[in-house]
This record gives sequence, C-alpha cells and structure tokens, in this order.
Amino acid sequence: MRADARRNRDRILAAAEEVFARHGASASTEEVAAIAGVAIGTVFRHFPTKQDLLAAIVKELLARLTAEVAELASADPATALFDFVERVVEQAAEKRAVVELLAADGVRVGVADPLRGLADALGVLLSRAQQAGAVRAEIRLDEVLALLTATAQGALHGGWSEDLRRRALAVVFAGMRP
Amino acid sequence: MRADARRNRDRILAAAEEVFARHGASASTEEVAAIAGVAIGTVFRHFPTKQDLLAAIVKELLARLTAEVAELASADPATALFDFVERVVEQAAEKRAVVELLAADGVRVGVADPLRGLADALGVLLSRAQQAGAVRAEIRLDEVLALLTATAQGALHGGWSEDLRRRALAVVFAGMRP
Amino acid sequence: MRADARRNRDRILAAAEEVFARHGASASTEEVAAIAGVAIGTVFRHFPTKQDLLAAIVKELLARLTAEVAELASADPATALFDFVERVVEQAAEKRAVVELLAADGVRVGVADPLRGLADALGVLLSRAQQAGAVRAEIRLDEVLALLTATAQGALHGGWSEDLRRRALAVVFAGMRP
Amino acid sequence: MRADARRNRDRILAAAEEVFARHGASASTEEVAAIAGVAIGTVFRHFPTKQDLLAAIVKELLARLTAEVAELASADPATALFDFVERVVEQAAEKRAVVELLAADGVRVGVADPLRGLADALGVLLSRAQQAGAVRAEIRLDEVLALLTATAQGALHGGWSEDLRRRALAVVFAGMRP
DNA sequence: AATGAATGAGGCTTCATTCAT
DNA sequence: TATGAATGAAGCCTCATTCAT
Repeated sequence: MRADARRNRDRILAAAEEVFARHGASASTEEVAAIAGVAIGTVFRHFPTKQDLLAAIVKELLARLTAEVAELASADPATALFDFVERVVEQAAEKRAVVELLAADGVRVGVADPLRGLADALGVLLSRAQQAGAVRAEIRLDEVLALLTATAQGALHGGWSEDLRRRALAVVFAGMRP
Repeated sequence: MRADARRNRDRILAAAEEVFARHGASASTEEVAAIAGVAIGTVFRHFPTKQDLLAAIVKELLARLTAEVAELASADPATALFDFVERVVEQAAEKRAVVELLAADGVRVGVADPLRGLADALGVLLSRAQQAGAVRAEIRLDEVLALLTATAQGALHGGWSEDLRRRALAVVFAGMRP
Repeated sequence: MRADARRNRDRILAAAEEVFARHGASASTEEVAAIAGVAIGTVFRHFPTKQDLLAAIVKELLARLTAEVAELASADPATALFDFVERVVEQAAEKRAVVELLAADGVRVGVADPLRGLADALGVLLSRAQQAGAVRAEIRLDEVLALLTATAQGALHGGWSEDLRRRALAVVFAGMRP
Repeated sequence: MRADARRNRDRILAAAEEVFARHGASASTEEVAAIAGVAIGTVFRHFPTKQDLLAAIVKELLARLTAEVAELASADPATALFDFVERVVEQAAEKRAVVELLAADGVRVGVADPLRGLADALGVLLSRAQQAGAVRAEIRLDEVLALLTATAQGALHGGWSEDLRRRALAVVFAGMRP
C-alpha cells in the first residue's frame, strides 16, 4: 500500500472512531469522509461497506484492549483484573459505536475472532485473580465479560460521572470478592 | 377526545411497543401503523413526531414499573429490591427500544419526570432494604439505578441466557450486601 | 386506489415508457419522475423497484399486443399473421426498453406469464395461416417468435428506414410461405 | 510504441472482449483491467474513454469478419453467403457487446469505416450468389445486413438453442432464394 | 509508461413528515 | 378524524475518469 493510501486509511479510521463515538453506528459515512478530509469514494475504496468500516474500528479497539490485557499478565494478580475492567469502563464513553457493536452485533460485524482473543486474555487475568484469592472461585469468565460490557454500556449511554462510575464498579468488584 | 380516537391511540401505543421491542428504535413508523391497523397519518396525528411516540411508550413503561415498585412497598424489605431488579432485567429483552432510550436519550426524549417518579419509588425500596440490613448503608440510589440500567442493557443487547443473567445479577447483589 | 394516485401511476408509466424508449433500460428513475412531474418517492411508492417499473411497462405492452392479436383472430387467416408481425416491428422503435427486456430479461423481469399469453395468441394466428395454406406446415411457433423479436430488435437498434424494414420483412415472409 | 506497451494494449483488448462478451457493454472497466492483469490507469492510457475501448474491440471483430468474407470469395458462390451468415449468427453469443454496439451505437462508437469494409466484402458474396442463381436478384445488400444483425442479436439476447437458430435461419434463407 | 489511489457525480432506495381527499 | 398518497432529504454504494507517485 502506498504511503498516501496508508495515511488516508488511518485518517478515515480516526474520523470514523470520532464520528461513530459521537453519533453511534447510525452516523453517516459521508460525515466520516468529510471529517477525514477525503472524498466519499475513498472511504469505500478502503472499506467497501459501512459494516467493514465499523468492523475495522471495533477490531482495532479489541486489539488494543487485548494488548493492554497482555501487559497486565505480569502485574499483581490480585488487582490486575479489577484495574483492567476499571480502565475499559473509563474509556467506554470514547467508543460509543464500539461498545454498541461489541454488545449487539459482535457476530454480525464479523469480529468474532478478535473478540475471542480478548476473552482468552481476560480469562488468564481471571484465573490468576482467583488463584490469588482475590476473586471467588465459582465466578466464570462469561459473567465477567457480561458485567464488563454491561457497565461499559451503562457508563457510556448513561453518561455516568466519574464518581458514579467508581461507586458502581465498587459494588460489582465487591460482589466478585470472596 | 372521541372514543374511537382514544381506541386508536391505544392500538398505536401497543403496536409501537411491539415493533420497537422487536427492531429497536430504528424501526419504521410505517410498520407501527400497519400493525396498529391504522393509516400512517393517524399515527402522526396522535404523535406528531416519532420521538413523541417513543417518549410515550417509555413513559408508559416507567409508569408500569413505578406501580410495580409501589406494590412491593409492603413486601419483605430484605428481598423486595432484589426481586424488583431481577424482574426488570428479566423483561429487558422485551423492551428493546425502551431500554435504549432510557439509557441513551432519557433527557432528549423528555421523560425526566416519570423517570424521577420511578427513582423515588425505588429509593423507598432501597432504604427499607438498608434498614433491614440486606444492603450496605453506603450504597446510594444512583448506583442502584446505574447498575439496574447497565445490566438491563447488557441482558438486552448481549442476549444473555437465563443462566448468565442470574449469575451476573448474583454478583451484583453480592456486592450490595453487607 | 384514489383518483389522484391512479392518475400519477398512469403518468409515471407513460413517462417510463418514453424515457426507457429513448435511453434504454439503463435510464434513471429520477428522469422518469421528472418527466412524470412527481417526486422520486412517488415513483417508488407505485413501483418499489426499478425492476418493477420495467416489468410494469413490459406487461402493459404485452397485454396490448395480445389484445391486438385477439382482434385479428377473425381476420383473413392468410394475412393476419403477417400483418401482426409487420405492425409489431413497425412499433418497435417506440419501445426500446420493452424490446430489450423481452429479448434479454423476460424471465428475470417476471413477465413470463404475459409473455406466454402473447405466444399462445400468436400460435392461433400461425395455425390458421398454415391451415389457409399461407405458411409452410413445418414452421413452428418458436421460429416465428424468434424472428419476430429478432426483426423487432433489428428495426429498433438498427434504425431501419421504413423501406428497409419492409424489404427485410418481405424476405422473412417469403421464407415462411410454401 | 514500446514493446511492452504494445503487449499491454493487446492484453487489454483480449480482456475487454472477454469481459464485454460475458456481461455486455455495461461491465466495468475495472474488471477489464483486472483480467488483463494491468492497473486501471493503463487501460485509460491506451483507451482514453470506455467508448474508445468498445470501439476498438468492435473494429477488431469487424476486421476479422471482413477477412473471413474475403476468404470465402473463392468458395462456392451458391453457398458462401449462407455459410457466412450462419457462422456469424453462431458466434453472436460470444460477442455480446459487439453485437449490442454494432446494432445500437454503430455510428456513435465511430466504427463507420470498418463497417463499410465489411459491407463491401459482403456485397461481393451477395452478387456472386445472385449470379449463381442462389439468391433472388431484387434482394439488396442492406436487407442482408439488416437480417444478419437482427438474427445475430436475436440469437444472442434470446438465448436461442442451436436447433432454433438453424430453423430461424432456414426461414430467412428460404426467403432469399428464388 | 505503469500504477493504483482519489475523486465526485449519479444511481437506487428508505422513511419521517405533510397534505389533499 | 382518518386515510394514504406525495414529498424530498439523506443514506449507501458504483464507476468512469483524473492525478500523484
């Protein structure tokens, strides 16, 4: 791929992230193009379908999150999981569309694989937290994922204040502890 | 309002609830009209805007929920709150649009007042639960509301199984207990 | 259907016939709307798809042709078939899209039935011509149809002069006679 | 022109013939480029316009046909004309776009001259057939051309079976005989 | 001369809303 | 009041053509 193409691709992705974050997945492709400063055709050359564009930014975020999880693999097992969840929920507001899609259309948008990647990585954090006695043994990965996305969505759509977010998560974390 | 107009209004609301529950708030007004068995013009005569229609069904649901809470005022304080939350989350899947709107557009849609009504009623349940020693004292109403909507959304969009829903709520409830 | 709707439907069909006759089936629906003097949405209300619009004008022409054939059922058997073919080819130039679709997309456009109706009616003319000794016995209906559409297309696309058309058909007719 | 340019030009022409034969003149230039194994820019360098590309392949085919006619100049006068027509119609299906363009846009596409060349060559076959008594004297060249393109188009768009094609042409040939 | 990315007009279709009947 | 036809802005996408690399 040529340098200018790469640059445009990146600008489109950035614009899409911004636009979809503001208006949700129903925002128009034209607006993405406008903000990216390219013609509409350019967007469709890089992402032949609106779905493809959405999938691309979701994948990117998932990859970023998975990487963050990986970094935490060597952190304190007793806090790593909670730290990660906290961080994700904190950033949720920046990722309107991503959260929507993760929750609603994960499969349809075709990000099943990256999603599994993130889940696997999270699973490791969970196991370690349980072995460290920081999380009850009977709690399973799907509950963690479910509560993660639920609170992320809540924080996002509900416009939670920082304080509210902290207290809500505190409840959830307390519920996970022995 | 004439009797037939009243009847039409009700049929439209019922149809809207059904349609928006199935396809979310992006479902078309035309489909609502079709299912209500009226012409599209009639829908717009009763609800000059799609937003108005959405607000109406949200209000209706909020009123219903508030009534349910009121009934629980005389139930066992130690379980009433948990029972109510359980029930709401359980029904979330049936109210796609309502959950969406409550979470996302609550203000814009203009249901602030009915929402406050529900919150107040819930506040009573919370106080009683705390006095009964079933919920930690430092937990505040906004956290409960936040976790309520978050899990409702999660259950809705995430397509949680009954089992997963139960386990996720169990975590939250455990976090609320002393 | 209301009177104004009927009127619009007819105007759209007339406009479509004109537009598609001039520019072929690839002409734009917008142009049809413009010439019909209605908004684009009105075209799509009456014909939800461009294909539907095309199918409608093809069906209409087929019906017209079938009616013409029926009228000829009592005419001189020795000349009725030739007269009809002559007439169709003569009118071909006015029906660009129709001829295109008849020839190319008959099935896809969903006019199989009306087409069969015309074929059946033509079959009667052919039998009678053969019984009257005006057409060789071994000639079958599909050849007649094939030569009919071929010459109609030829006349249409080739821009045949009246004289050329007459001479070309004279050859074909001579080939059909005993 | 450099050798590689020449090679590219030929590959583009071959690809265009194939693509337009399959999908008609509305096939995309991009597909031509893909099959030719060159970039889209290269196609437009050689043929500044889609029309030019179409004209080029039509010209090529016409030249090929004219050459075939020339070869038949020394064949049996009584059958050469019929043989040629038969062959052209037979091949029609392989030349979707060519037939379309010959018939529809001959002039616009700017292939008047090569077309005249073919016509002249055909004229020779016709004269000889008439002198041999195989074709009626009053039949003129334009009728032959008209019937040739008409049946070619018919065979192409109508999807005639081999049998139908033979019978339809038999009728036409019978009509040309004394 | 080749490449392939960028452009942007134009096509089809949907749908909230208005308005004549 | 109800009906349902009409409106037209807006969305997604395609593709001939241009232009920087």
